Amino acid sequence: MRASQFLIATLKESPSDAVVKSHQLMLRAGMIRKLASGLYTWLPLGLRTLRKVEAIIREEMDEAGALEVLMPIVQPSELWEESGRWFEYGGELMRIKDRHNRDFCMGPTAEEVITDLARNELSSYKQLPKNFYQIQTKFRDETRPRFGIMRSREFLMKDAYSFHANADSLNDTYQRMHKAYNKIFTRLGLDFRPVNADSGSIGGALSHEFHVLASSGEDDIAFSDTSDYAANVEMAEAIAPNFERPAATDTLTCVDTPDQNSIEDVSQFLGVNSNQILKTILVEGELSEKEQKDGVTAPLVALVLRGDHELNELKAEKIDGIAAPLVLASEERIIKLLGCKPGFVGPKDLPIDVLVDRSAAVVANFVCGSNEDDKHLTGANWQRDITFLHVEDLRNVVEGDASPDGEGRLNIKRGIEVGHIFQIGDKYSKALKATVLDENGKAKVMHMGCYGIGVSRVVAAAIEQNFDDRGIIWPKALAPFQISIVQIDANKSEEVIERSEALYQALKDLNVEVFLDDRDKKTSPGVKFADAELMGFPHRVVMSSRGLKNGIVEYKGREDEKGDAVELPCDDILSFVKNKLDL
RNA sequence: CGGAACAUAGCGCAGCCUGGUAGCGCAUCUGCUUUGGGAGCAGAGGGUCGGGGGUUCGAAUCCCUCUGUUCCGACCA
Repeated sequence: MRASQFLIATLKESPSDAVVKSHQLMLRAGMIRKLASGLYTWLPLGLRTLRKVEAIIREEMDEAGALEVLMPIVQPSELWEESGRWFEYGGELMRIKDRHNRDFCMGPTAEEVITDLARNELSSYKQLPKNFYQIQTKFRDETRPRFGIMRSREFLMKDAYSFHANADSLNDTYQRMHKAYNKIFTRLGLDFRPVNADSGSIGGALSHEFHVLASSGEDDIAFSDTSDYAANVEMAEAIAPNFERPAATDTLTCVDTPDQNSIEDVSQFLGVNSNQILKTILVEGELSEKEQKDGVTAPLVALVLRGDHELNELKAEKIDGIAAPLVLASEERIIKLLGCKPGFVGPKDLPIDVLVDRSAAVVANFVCGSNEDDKHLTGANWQRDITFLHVEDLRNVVEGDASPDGEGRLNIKRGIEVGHIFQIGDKYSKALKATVLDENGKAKVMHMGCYGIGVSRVVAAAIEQNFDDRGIIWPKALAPFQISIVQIDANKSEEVIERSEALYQALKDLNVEVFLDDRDKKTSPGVKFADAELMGFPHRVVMSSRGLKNGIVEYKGREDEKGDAVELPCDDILSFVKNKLDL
């Protein structure tokens, strides 16, 4: 490609509404332009990268035995009513009407359509398993689109759906997809983790999210430093400490702590580390449907955690006897029950159920609330001073916790979800009556698996992991062009033109994606260098009259430092570059 | 959906408080000069100051309203 014929849409300054690096750089490099909130046009440069992601995904899906299809973006409401999601899905489902006033939606996903296809086309167990995929635009009317292409309303997604005669077959394909995803993200050059996304409880359908590690991610991922365990922070189990509670040595004392009603306050006021302070959080208990109808007031339940730990609401909700969704007790109820403000609640002699976090249960000689305003207890000890019955996992894991699989310690990093695979079982096939005949000629509902990759999001995620102050540094697999040839002094040196054109042609003949910066003399060398670096081409060759006079051309890799360019005899450049490109 | 902010040339911004000629940098166009890190000089074009309404002799500026955009949170995965 010649720069003179391409659309170079680079920006010196980044638009003020872009806050994350990938968004800024995609705008600055001229990859995308915003049309409206959450809607973007892909410019020629950006589209080249998007197509590369697609191509890699397509190759690996084909390799893994999946069959490509292409389903409509616009889907009839009938199918969604059949699955029940026309009513369940909520505002994210963009509903539209045609000229006959019939209801349709812009597909946010395609379970309904593919299941409809499967029930019509598949009739025998002998045809199974089958795995269909498509790479198609999806539309989700996000409440808050943000970060450019990272969370947009219209986006490109690879979605695959597999159909099976039994759970074993589903499991096989699931494992196969898991492997294919690992291969895809490895080929894309990304630092990623497959994250266990199942509930951990019995009966939870198997599911993994694939996260690219990047500080701008929206999810916290906990992963072991020695094993391949990884989970969402909310999902990761905080295992019980492997030591016994130290002996009680201090005397239980009630001390004045006027107005010290947060852990931080108390910690400073008493000079005690927050991990020696226990906090007590009161939440509402669970009611049966009948009790709710009868207007019964829910009992309160006390949750006790170490001061430096955070309550995990998901874990709390799952415990029998605790309301889901979690409801914190109001200040009035606490005052009514205990006669003190929330900041001074403690576990001693509570008239309600007390659940103690695993880590809090092994603290000795701790500080806690006294259930009396402006007073705390110090030197408190379990069983000697305060009894409890239940120990539960109530907290979020923190960096350095033991990995739940027993190997290594947990690291916590932000992740961008780029892929998600899950076994959905018969939810859609049952609702849509997608059956095949089994060996006995009996209709059986098919089992289903579902596998997604955010294709456009992958592009943004790749940039989040690969940039410097000069711009994007593309992994080779994603670079829109592999190499740029920069002409300098072309207007006064025939040799610059001849040499650069010759190299350009030679590389093109080798099917190398080469970018020749042949912009005229109004474009200064600095501009050409800056653009090539911003757009992130992995390799750069500079041809100038100055260098050619001495028979020299210059090569520099995008990852190299500014001063690291190497000078080469100009006759050697082709073989040098071929070597760099692994040709 | 709750909270907050912003909207002035293609992009980045000033002007608004204290009402009175719409400005700066980059980009664009023309001419000359220049060519190894976002060139110089000279000139030019480009704005119903987001829309509507109000106050006023007079509104980018003050008030009301609508729309759009962004940020934080909730939701989603």
